[in-house]
Amino acid sequence: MDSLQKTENQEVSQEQIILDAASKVFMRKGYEGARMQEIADEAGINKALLHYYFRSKELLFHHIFRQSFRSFWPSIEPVLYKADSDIRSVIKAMVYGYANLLEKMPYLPNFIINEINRDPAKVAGLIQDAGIKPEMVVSAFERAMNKGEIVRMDPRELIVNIIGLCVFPVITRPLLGTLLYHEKHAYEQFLQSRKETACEFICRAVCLNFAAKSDF
Amino acid sequence: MDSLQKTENQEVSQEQIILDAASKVFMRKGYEGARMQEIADEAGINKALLHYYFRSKELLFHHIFRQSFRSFWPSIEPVLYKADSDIRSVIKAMVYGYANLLEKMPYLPNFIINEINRDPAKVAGLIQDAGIKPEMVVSAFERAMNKGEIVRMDPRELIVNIIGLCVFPVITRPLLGTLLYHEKHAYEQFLQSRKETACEFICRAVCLNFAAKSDF
DNA sequence: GTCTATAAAGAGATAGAC
DNA sequence: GTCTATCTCTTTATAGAC
Repeated sequence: MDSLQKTENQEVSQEQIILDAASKVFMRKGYEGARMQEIADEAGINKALLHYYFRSKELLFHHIFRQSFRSFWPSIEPVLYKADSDIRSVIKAMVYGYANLLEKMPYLPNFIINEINRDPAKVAGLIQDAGIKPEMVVSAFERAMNKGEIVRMDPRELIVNIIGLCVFPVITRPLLGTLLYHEKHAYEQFLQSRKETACEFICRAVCLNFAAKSDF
Repeated sequence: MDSLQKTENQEVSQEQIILDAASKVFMRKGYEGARMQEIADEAGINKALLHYYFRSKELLFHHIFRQSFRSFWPSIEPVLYKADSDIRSVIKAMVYGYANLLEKMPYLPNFIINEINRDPAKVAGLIQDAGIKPEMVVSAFERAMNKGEIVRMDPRELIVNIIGLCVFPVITRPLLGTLLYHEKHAYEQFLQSRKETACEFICRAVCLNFAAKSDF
């Protein structure tokens, strides 16, 4: 009773503070690289408390990973499902959606890729658990691609291409930043302007290059 | 003296066997996830021998990582440097070059990305050490892009896009295979046909869509 | 609920026989 | 060069006081 009140009076629960700290550390270091001590430090509490709340590193990690996994699949912007959306709007929504997500969580893609590599078998369960319905996104693309004179291609491949073009420059930032742009700032600038240029690149690739460019 | 002869008589040196085993394990599990015991098992030898040959896990890892790092930057197909290569040939060489590399070493990109995330500061040293000259590739692209009526874009961005389109579907295979293609085989087939479709996608994006398609 | 102290297991590294 | 046995340190996890 007393403990319940205590929890309610806090702005954020101790549990949430731990989850935030764990998320930060796991995302950055991965499961193997993360240390319970570092998570405790980040949360400003004692190591033993982590076990009190989440029993084991494995369980704490699962909490983080499941909730991270949900955010990676496009949280299905309304525009995707408007029946009359054209492919240009759909592409734009997708690119900007990912760009915004990645600004907030740049380590998310790598985090997910690594964990799925560590245990590929659990992918199916994760998808089900997260309530992800890929068919809806695919069919939204299919519908939009059937309007206008668009090049014929598998909508799934277009989706892979879009996500890849958004994600790749972010996860390779330290490498390509130095390799091609020589300094951090130039690459950050590139990532900024890229929202537009990626849209243009993709639209041209689906043969929309001669449509109005003004709305970019 | 005796030991030297012994080494020469072997088809592959013990050192090379260890390097191969270590490469396999490190690529798959990363530095943190790899275990010296697993490397020893993979090499069919004892754990202590690893230390005899390479002193520490850290040093062994560095050997592997440096040599891996070299192979990631396009090993600069001759076609890139032929003065009269058109952009279509350059794109094709790049895409097929990476496709072949990734067939042999599918875990390479993730391996490199992870390690560079673990210690971004060392990128510059690695590039220098590997003797990578990005300017040569960039200028090869620039030259090729100045022929024909190509859309104006930063050659570096085109390079990022090409590599991303090649790499992303491979490193997300377990995820996207299940999510979009529902079975392993369908995704493998997609990756096969993708060599061509990726070329087409990119060429269209640089406005080569109306040029002859027959040579694909 | 939160802490300190400590147990238990894991993993890298070394010693020393052969 | 190669092995077995062992040391040492790190890290997860628990016990128990408050």
